[in-house]
Amino acid sequence: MRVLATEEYEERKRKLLQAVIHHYIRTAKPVGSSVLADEYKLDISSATIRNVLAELEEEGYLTHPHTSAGRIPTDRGYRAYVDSLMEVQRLAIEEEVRIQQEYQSRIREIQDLMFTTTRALSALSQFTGFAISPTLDESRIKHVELIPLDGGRILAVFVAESGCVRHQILSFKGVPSSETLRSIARMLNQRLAGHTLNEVRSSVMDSIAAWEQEQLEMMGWAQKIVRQAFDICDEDKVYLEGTSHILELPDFQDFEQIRSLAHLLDEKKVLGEALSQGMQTEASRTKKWGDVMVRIGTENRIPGLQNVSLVTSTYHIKDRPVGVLGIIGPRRMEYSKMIAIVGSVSRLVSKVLSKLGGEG
Amino acid sequence: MRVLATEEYEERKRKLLQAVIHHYIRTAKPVGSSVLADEYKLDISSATIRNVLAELEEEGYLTHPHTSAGRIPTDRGYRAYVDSLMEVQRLAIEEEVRIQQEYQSRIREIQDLMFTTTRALSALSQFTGFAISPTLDESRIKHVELIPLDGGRILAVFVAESGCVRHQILSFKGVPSSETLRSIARMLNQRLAGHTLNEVRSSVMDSIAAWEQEQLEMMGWAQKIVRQAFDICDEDKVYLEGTSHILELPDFQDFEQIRSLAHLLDEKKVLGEALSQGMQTEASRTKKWGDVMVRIGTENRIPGLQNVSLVTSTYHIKDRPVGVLGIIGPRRMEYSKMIAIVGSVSRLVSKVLSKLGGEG
DNA sequence: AATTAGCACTCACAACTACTGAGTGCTAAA
DNA sequence: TTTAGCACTCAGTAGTTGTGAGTGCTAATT
Repeated sequence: MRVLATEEYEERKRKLLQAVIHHYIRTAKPVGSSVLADEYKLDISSATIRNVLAELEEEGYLTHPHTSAGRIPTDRGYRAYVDSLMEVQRLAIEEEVRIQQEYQSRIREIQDLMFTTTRALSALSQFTGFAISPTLDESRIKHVELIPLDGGRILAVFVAESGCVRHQILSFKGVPSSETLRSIARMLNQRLAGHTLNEVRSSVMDSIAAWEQEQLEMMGWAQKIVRQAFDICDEDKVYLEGTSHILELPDFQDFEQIRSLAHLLDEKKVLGEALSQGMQTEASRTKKWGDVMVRIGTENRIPGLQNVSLVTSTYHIKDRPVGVLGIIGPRRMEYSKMIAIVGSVSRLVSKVLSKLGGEG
Repeated sequence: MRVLATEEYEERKRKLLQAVIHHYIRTAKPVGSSVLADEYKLDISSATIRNVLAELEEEGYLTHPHTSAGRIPTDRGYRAYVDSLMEVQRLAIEEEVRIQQEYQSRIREIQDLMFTTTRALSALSQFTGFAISPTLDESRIKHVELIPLDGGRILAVFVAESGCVRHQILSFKGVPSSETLRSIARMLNQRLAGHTLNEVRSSVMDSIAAWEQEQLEMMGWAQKIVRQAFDICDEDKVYLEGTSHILELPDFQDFEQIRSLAHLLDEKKVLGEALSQGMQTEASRTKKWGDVMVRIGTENRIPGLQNVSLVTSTYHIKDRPVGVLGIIGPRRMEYSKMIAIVGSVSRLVSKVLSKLGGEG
């Protein structure tokens, strides 16, 4: 029994844990003591290594799949690795350029951006990339346009200050004259511009009635229109790309694991909720790598995600956090690289989004 | 050796093929002669059945996985079954109602409709549902709206006669005055209304220059706007739902099969092309079940689809075919039920779409 | 001529056994 | 404190055998 833990000893232990994880990430096979002695020149024998490994296992950083197998990291091991053992990787310039290139193509719509982004994430990571489209609830309205269609329908177009556009068809029994409609539009522009969708939903709507009532009829319409147009909270749409990548991995040989994961990825709604959890709690996390956050295996509450790791990042429109993006991969991943990729993409998306909103 | 093929004999042979396929669809296990003798009261011995089965195998309708196994259908067998052996099933009323219910929720946008549709297809079939969004290229323009944004950008909104709306942000160096913009919009509405997007792209654009030139500046802008707005052919977007269902099936135990299929489903672009093939060739197919078309296993050219069957249908906007929807499932499926489901959904989608376009 | 009983034959699949080797934990020596 | 040495464990592989479902063929039967 060791009694005195010298600094040197602890240092070596860290090195060893790092070596095990590093090796396992590369090979996907349990790491034995002899391999460590051979490949990482630590100048200690495999026997000594075994002692240290046993200790690391006691402390919960490693496990055995079975008695006569090498060690593999536990979630706690990965966590230690990610938090302090891992060298933070800066993305190679060529890779940075490659990302930029993905965004060369026309991006005029949010959908294009989201699509390009998930594709990029998937391509760069070789795992599954995801992105949740921006919540517009906190976006300020810049412009409202009402276009009369036939059949008692009106097309409402909202332009947010962030540059996002949303259109929606409203339908009524009967329809105001196109003159009235223009007046309503003018009025709505005056009153709603600068307010967020949320504000409109919660408070502004009630106060419409209180606006000085130039024309009663018009007010009735305005109320109806606003009510219909704003009652839909835009469900955060989940973009996914590269789902099949996970089938290629030596992890996930177990059919049951794949099934539960595939199930979850199919249920976009649940998935969206699980993934956007990161956005709220994000502030409480370390900001070590920009806005990037890592959740490993069982650190996820959702059962289907307990066999994977998430590397996520919140992206912004003009410093306001609006959405989450990232990758879903096996626990055994090159965290430093993935963190770099996700961080880089996230910054880029924020930049593009802020630009999309106009120079203003 | 039989020399004389009596009508009665051929009839029995058909019945037998039908029985084999029917049984295999239910159990997913090779069907032996004794099971057939027992469960389908044909009043002939297993030995006789064996003779007939051997004959059916020679003719290419059945195979063995191995010597001592029962028979399973070949693609040709399934084809015969689908074409003439199968009883066409009418959907139970309750099921019909269930489909209708799926569409009760607000459907105001094409995306909503597509989403609901793939979900319905997947839920009803318990396989993977897909839909390709309508091609708007042949839709006639009903209305054009130009909304000035800041930063040299213009938001263009198109409303098609079919009721589909598309918006797009255009960006220029410098921007016309909002007065000019209004004039341009008025003019475009006059000139473009009633033309299809394709027409605008191919011919109308060239002739803009020839329009009587009230204001040269305006014409320059009009041309720029139309050019930017119409050069994007809207890539047919593929909606997929229920991908994970295929993992539950006893078919697709083979990892390699799943991987190739998953890969294909990931490549939305390729998949879209593969699936929309049905639309062109559809006219050449039998109209036996409305517009529903069945492609079994190797009848598909795309390698990744050669282990599955497609049941597809073209849907319409006011009698104009605009898109394809359907299901992807194992070859071993209840074709009659699937045909009924896909047909029913397709008709419903056509109806909703035509209504979405307005009463006009 | 068509059907059927009988039988030899085939072959996937499952269960069992034995072997191998990577890797461990422990002990005793350095 | 480190290391050499050694007994032990156990997943994975390969070889063995048995079993049974189902076939194809032949000869007897209707």
